Amino acid sequence: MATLGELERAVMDLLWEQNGRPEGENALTANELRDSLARKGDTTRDGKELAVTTVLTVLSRLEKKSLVQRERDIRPHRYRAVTSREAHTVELMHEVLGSARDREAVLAAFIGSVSAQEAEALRKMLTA
Amino acid sequence: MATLGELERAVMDLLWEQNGRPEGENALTANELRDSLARKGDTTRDGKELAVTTVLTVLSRLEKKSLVQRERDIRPHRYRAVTSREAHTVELMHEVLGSARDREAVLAAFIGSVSAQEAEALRKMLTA
DNA sequence: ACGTTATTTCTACAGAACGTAGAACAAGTT
DNA sequence: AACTTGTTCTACGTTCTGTAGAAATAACGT
Repeated sequence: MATLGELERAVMDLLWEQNGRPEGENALTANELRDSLARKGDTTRDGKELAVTTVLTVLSRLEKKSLVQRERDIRPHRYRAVTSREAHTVELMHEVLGSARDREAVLAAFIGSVSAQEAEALRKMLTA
Repeated sequence: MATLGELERAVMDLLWEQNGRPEGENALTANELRDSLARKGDTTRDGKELAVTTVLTVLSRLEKKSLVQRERDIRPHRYRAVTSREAHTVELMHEVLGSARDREAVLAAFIGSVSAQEAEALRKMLTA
């Protein structure tokens, strides 16, 4: 499965945060990412400054996984997430669901396992 | 994430197939598993006979992951899946969902991405 | 055009997870 | 006790991820 590593995940989170920002502002450079990672260190990562090359390596891997797209024409390359966080999550859910024999059985069990509020929200979405 | 390897997955599939079978028949031995794996080789795995120790290693690892439970008191130990395939799939879906910021947004996107039939099935489940 | 600086690509290595299985050990059989 | 069958230990190769130095490349200033 396309399960991300810790750092890969942290990078994607930062890129996803840029989603919705206007064209040209929704892409970050490796340096910007490294700085953000260091700053956000308190929660997600330890406050350690990573080498830029580390971030670049991760970005290359994410690009290979088609999760990230980069602008190669400008010099400090800029990276952006290819899909939204939600789209990605949905994709993963489908991947999981795809490994089931009886999809409807899984969906039924899933429905039974979400909170009442979420079930209600789902009901509204489906009956709308 | 608790994503399984190829062989681990194949073993779990065989154990899950035993689900629903009466008590005492729903558990397999390492040898039985190895034979089944060799037989089912055409599709899932290559027809290669694995060493029993290989199967045992995998079973130990699955046990450590709490996916498999074994009867140690009888001599050829017997292994059974702890949960159903569906339950496990649902667990994974929740794991995925848990990594989202806006759960409802993901659920909405998810709903929009399933087939019409499945959406209908879901609607019935929720309005029942 | 040339040296300096910023950026990217290559190469590398360590640690974890997984597939794979031999060697050693344990338990039951004759 | 010797033999047979099953289990545990140990180990190695591969792949994935975190991490980064060395080398190549492009841009900048003079």
